[in-house]
Amino acid sequence: MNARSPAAVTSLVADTGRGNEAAILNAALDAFGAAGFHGASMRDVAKRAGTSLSNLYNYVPSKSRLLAEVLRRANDELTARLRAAVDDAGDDAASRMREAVRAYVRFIVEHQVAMVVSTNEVRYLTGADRVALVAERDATQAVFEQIVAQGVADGTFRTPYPDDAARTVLTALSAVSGWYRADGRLSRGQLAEQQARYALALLEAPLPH
Amino acid sequence: MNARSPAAVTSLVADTGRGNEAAILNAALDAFGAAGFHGASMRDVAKRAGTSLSNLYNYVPSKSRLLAEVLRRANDELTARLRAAVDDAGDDAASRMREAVRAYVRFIVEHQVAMVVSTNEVRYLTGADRVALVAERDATQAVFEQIVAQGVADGTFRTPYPDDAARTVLTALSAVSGWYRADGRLSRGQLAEQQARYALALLEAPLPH
DNA sequence: GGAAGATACGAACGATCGTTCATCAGAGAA
DNA sequence: TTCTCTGATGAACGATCGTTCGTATCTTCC
Repeated sequence: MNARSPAAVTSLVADTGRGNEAAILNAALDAFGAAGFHGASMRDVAKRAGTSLSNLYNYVPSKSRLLAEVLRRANDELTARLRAAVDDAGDDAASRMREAVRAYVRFIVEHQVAMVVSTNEVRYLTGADRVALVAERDATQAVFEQIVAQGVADGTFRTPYPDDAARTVLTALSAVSGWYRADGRLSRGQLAEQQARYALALLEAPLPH
Repeated sequence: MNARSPAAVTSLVADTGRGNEAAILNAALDAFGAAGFHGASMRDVAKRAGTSLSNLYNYVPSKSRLLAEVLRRANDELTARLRAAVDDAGDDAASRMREAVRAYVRFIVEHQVAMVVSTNEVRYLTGADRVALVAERDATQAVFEQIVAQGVADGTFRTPYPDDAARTVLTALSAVSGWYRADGRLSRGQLAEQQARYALALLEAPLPH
């Protein structure tokens, strides 16, 4: 398997040991990704999951809770990968940022639909589900914010606008899920390198020429 | 009016001289922006426009054509502003990029909802409407691509990844519509300066310290 | 064997959807 | 005045929506 072979694109939700639960959650991701939250019907989800409409309600109390559940799982997986990548990186801000970006790109490549849904359908969450996911998302963003803060403190990042830099890097990264294609011009590794360079450049870190 | 006063937020569609046409198109923008294309109903649009449901169909043949029409008008306005800004700028790539970013930010500030709808609902266009808008959007992107190409050619922009740079700058810019608030920390001018600096830094242009 | 719980299904509910229709008021040309 | 065109309306159509219900089939444990 060389750098251009497709990554192992697995389903976001592995078997949960409970009937059709994993199939239903993964089907919901696909359906919401293909048609959007309001554009996809519970009947669509059931069809993709290979089960009946009414059976969905043995696992999820409502359509909006179904969205909340898949978004929570996607963000959990992303955050776990980011933390692991940052922990495994060196101590300096630049290499931490580089590894965080690489982990983010890997997640997009392997779970593109999950990232598309996360990016586009969060706005349809309401009430407690929205509050909970916004909090989780803030925690994800905090990973990047801490790296930026570290780099700014030690002089590695010289951007005069550090306050919004982490968010800007994150939005550019999440947007990759909107245009990435497995057969695109860049390999996965090249894509990760590109995005890391964009991020470090935006932060005004020293870069090799 | 100082830099922190709210910009003149006018409706995207001025009076067209045809009955309730402008009110309907602007109402559609608001409705799609608030609930998304599939989440907003034609009854919502009619209510916002202050007219009856059936009257919408005297102006637009279908809901999807209504979306196409407002997206087209939004993109037309944005492209016109970008071209004018670039034409008024100096001849060097850096100042052209700076002015293009400033014009983009101004458009977001004055027509935030239009930008939100443009960013989030394009995917629901189908058939010829989709083809037409993608072509218009490519033309908009080409404005930035030409600036990047010029800067790379004359050595102003030293990014090793120029091919995707314009798109990355554009996605970061359009994402501003998702979080901009008129009462935010930065004034409009500061926001434009910030985004311009992010863009030039990402392109690895020389920056004042 | 039989009670209990988990998993599954088809049918149906009321609500809302996009769209169509018949009709009407008013303005302007003949 | 009469005809015509534009703009506007409420009622209704068939389709689809999210959700509920009654019931049937398994598995598990006593």
